[in-house]
Amino acid sequence: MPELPEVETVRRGLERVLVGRRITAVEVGRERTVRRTSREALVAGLTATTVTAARRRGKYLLCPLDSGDELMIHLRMSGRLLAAAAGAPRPAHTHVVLHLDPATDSSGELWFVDPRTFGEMVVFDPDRRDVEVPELGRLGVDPVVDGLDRDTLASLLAARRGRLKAVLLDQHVVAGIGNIYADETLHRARLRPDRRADTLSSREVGRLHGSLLEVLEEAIEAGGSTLDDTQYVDPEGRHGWFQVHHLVYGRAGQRCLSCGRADIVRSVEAGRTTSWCPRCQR
DNA sequence: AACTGTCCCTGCAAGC
DNA sequence: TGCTTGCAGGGACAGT
Repeated sequence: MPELPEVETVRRGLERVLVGRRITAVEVGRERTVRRTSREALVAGLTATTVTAARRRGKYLLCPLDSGDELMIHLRMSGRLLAAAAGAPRPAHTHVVLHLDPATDSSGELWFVDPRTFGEMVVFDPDRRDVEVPELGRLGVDPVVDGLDRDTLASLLAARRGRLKAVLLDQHVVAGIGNIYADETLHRARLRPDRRADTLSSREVGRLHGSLLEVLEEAIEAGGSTLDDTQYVDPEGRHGWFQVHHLVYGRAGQRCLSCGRADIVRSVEAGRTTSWCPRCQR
């Protein structure tokens, strides 16, 4: 599940394999991937343009083009971007293929592969962003791109009456956190996922702030988390290894690695499976 | 504001 | 063994 650290790793990969390259042709297999506009709009918007940068905001990848338009890519659950040699055999569920120039030995194509088809690609005019990709304007603070200081986090939490995990997952508050990093952050901060956000002491806010930045930083450093089922890899095919540092995610029923004296429990918060230690987290 | 449920889709695992 | 069913998950959205 690509979350902020995985998307950031993909962004860095795109700087190596896509930025500065000219898109000579575009193939769209599945129309669903370009559902926000159309196959024709993506092909017309990308063909004969050069990608000038690779940016990220939350889980959104944003690539400005020399045409003045911008390419937005969201990987959602199972999307992957893979650099490949021109003409290489494509894996199942390859929905979009960008042909790049100059073609290199290792990459003449960039594939968008997405088994569950929740991901999407769209080319939009930045001047019409609020109409064409309105959710970008509603995204909350990105802890890495914008920075997030402790006082800002404190006021965001104070304004919320919902439960802590739901607040962390809300992309309008803090952008980029998904299920894995919400659970790992809350564990490190020793806070229950169902704590009301506006009841944290300033010491607890400090722990949450430190844990959040630490988890994201370490996960980016590790190239993200590659789980058994999703097989997330970066554009150059490398998997992440932050999963070996997971303390609670996916460990329900197993002994807590922090206290060694309680088992990780599973609950549901904000409609998402949640794993946490009832002894460490309060 | 905040909660729940629904939808989209596929792969995998569990149950029959 | 082979089928069916259930579940997971990001995020928008509708309904309460």
